[in-house]
Amino acid sequence: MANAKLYKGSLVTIILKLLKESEKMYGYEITQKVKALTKGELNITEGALYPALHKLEAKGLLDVEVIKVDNRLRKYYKLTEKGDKETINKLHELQEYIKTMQVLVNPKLSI
Amino acid sequence: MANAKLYKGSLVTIILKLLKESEKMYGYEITQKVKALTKGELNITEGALYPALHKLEAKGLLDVEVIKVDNRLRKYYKLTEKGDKETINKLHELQEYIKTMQVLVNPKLSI
DNA sequence: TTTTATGCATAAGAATATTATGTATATTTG
DNA sequence: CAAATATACATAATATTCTTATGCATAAAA
Repeated sequence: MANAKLYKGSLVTIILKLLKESEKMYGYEITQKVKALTKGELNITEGALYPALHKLEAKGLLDVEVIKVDNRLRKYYKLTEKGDKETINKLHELQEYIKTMQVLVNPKLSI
Repeated sequence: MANAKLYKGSLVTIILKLLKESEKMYGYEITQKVKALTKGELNITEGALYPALHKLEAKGLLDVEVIKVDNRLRKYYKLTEKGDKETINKLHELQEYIKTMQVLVNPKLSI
C-alpha cells in the first residue's frame, strides 16, 4: 500500500474480498493480483501483507495449506466460515465509509 | 474517528474540505459539524483533531486566528493558498481511492 | 553470471488514531 | 443551588497499521 494514506485500514478488506472471489490464494499471488487489477496503482508491501495474513489466520478467519510448487513453498489461504461472515461485514463497512465520505466531500454541505 | 478502521488516513481530507466549504472554522465546530453531517456515524476525537490541526498549521496549510467568545477561546482556522491547493489534491486522491477500491471489490474480478 | 522474479518472514521506525487526562467557563437539569 | 453536561482547548501513553530495510532460498531471464 505504498500510496496515499487513505489506503490505511483497507488491506484486510482487500485480502478478504479477493479470497472470497478466488477461493484460495497465496501471499505473493495477492500482491500480483492487486497490482494487476489496479494497473500498478496499488502495491501491497510484504511487510504489511504477511503480518496481516498471520493475524487473520490467528483470528480464525483464514485457513492455511502449505504446498510445494517448483521446489518453492506456497502458503495457500482460504476463508473459514467465520472469515466469510467477516468479509461481508467488511464490505458493508466499506460501502458505509464511501457513502459517508461522499456526504462530507460533496458540494452542498449545509446543516 | 472512533469508528471503522477505514477512516484512518481520512481526517486531513475531511478537515481541509470542511474549511474549503466554510471559509473558517474552529476545532470543536469541526467535530460537531462532522457528527451532524454523518448523523452520528463519524465522531472525530479531540486527540486526533487537535494534533492534526497543529500539523496542518505548521506545514503552512492553515492560518489561525484566536478569538474570545463568551469568555472562552476559539481558534479559528482557515485555508492558506497552499492549503487550498492541497485540498484539491486530497480530494482527487479520495476519488482515486474510491475508484480503486470499487475495482477491487466489485463482482467481476478476473485479470 | 548477475539480475530479476518468485515466495516466505520479521524487525525498526514512522504515522495516525484511541483512550485517558487535564484545565477552564457556560449552560442546563434535577 | 448543586451537579451534570456542553463548550473549548491541549497533550501524553498506548495501540494499530503501515513503510522500509533486511534476511533466506530457489528459478528464470538477461
